[in-house]
Amino acid sequence: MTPRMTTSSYAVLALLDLRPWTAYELTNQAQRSLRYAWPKSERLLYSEPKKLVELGYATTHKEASGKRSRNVYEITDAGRRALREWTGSKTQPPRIEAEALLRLLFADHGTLEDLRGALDELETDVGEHHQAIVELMASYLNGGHPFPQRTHLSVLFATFQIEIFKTIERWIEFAREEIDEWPTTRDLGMTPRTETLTRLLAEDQSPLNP
Amino acid sequence: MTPRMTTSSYAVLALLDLRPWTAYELTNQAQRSLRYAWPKSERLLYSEPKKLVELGYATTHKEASGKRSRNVYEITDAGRRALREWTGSKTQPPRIEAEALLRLLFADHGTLEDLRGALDELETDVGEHHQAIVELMASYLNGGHPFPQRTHLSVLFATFQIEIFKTIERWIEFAREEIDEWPTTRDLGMTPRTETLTRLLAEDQSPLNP
DNA sequence: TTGACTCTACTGCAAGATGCAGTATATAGT
DNA sequence: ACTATATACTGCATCTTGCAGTAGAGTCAA
Repeated sequence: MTPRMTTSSYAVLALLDLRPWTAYELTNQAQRSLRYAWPKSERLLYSEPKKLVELGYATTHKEASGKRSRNVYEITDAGRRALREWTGSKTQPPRIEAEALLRLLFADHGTLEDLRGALDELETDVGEHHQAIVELMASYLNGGHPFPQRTHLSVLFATFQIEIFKTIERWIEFAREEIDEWPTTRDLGMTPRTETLTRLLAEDQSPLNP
Repeated sequence: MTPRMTTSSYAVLALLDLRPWTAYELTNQAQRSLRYAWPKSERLLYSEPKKLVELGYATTHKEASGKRSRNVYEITDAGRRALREWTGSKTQPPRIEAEALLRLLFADHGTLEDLRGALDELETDVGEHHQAIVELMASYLNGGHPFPQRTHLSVLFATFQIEIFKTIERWIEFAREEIDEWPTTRDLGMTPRTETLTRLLAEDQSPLNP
């Protein structure tokens, strides 16, 4: 059977439309640019270009780099046509995975310290990404964008990331202040404070910095 | 070989610690409560409890519901011990998957209308979740929480969701206004407006409602 | 110059996770 | 009586990840 195109296949195909890459370069590029919209493993990024070749959406040729050879992948016209069709199709719903939040939901199995630890880890993880994107923007100002004509897209996307990271960081601060008032993680239930929060949320209001 | 415990296994185990469930009930409950922290497929939620039984972390017994039988899963003491250990362990970094954002990153392969379409779909998807959580909070006020003693946890988590949804919705509005100024999706590069944005982001400032 | 790292450049394999089709009974509404 | 929906699952193909393993090339230092 011929393989089918997944969203990940289109992501790689879109990268190939920018320029030819080796699979190794694709993994690096995907780390930098796709990571926050469509995070995929290194292993997959090595497999996808092969699939694209099988489907006729890319070609591959060996290049010598010293004594070693490396496989360079290039998009074909059929690949470009496939890309254009993808652009108009339905998107999959977004999806957020955060084990730290799962820990919050079940924090009553552990201590307040466990919960604070989970929040700390979330803060560290988000903080790293946050810093990375701020630095990336600084590099764009010095002409550091690898595809200058695409800067408007990268920057609009970066706006999304910064907003999300700031929101998570503000929420972490808020959550810390809330749990500082908790005597324990268990069986607090609908405290007056929680009722206030619930009322705000039920009216779709933000309890943060009011 | 005995199966190993994944984060998903612990998520199910944590649900089993609340009360005994059938796999069918678990899928429903996971839809309502885990969806935004640890979204997992129905199929997996049917498999995990079996694995827990194999590991000795749960027991199962058949119950008659009319003429049919259903498998009810219950946590064991070993299961509760495993849960406690999990609570103190390291968390996995968070992960956001959004095909609509991928479309934005590669919007220069399509039309402005394609891009607007992707933003519309993102808005619809987020809007549904947003509304659902607001309604859930309203139901909590009427004593609708299935485990009242855990309300403080659910509500703090809901705060996170609402903040994220609001942020995404605000960003969508912002993005729409930005692209309304674009004559096309392609080759705009570092326009004066994009440079202003980049500068703000490089200083870690929010370009939204300044 | 030998050894220790790190970077480049992959592949194989087991296991985790998803989507979908299929099976079947129970119950509620028309 | 018919139909739709909810309950209660299983099998299978495919997608995806993590990890171990292989190996050449460049760098720096003892």
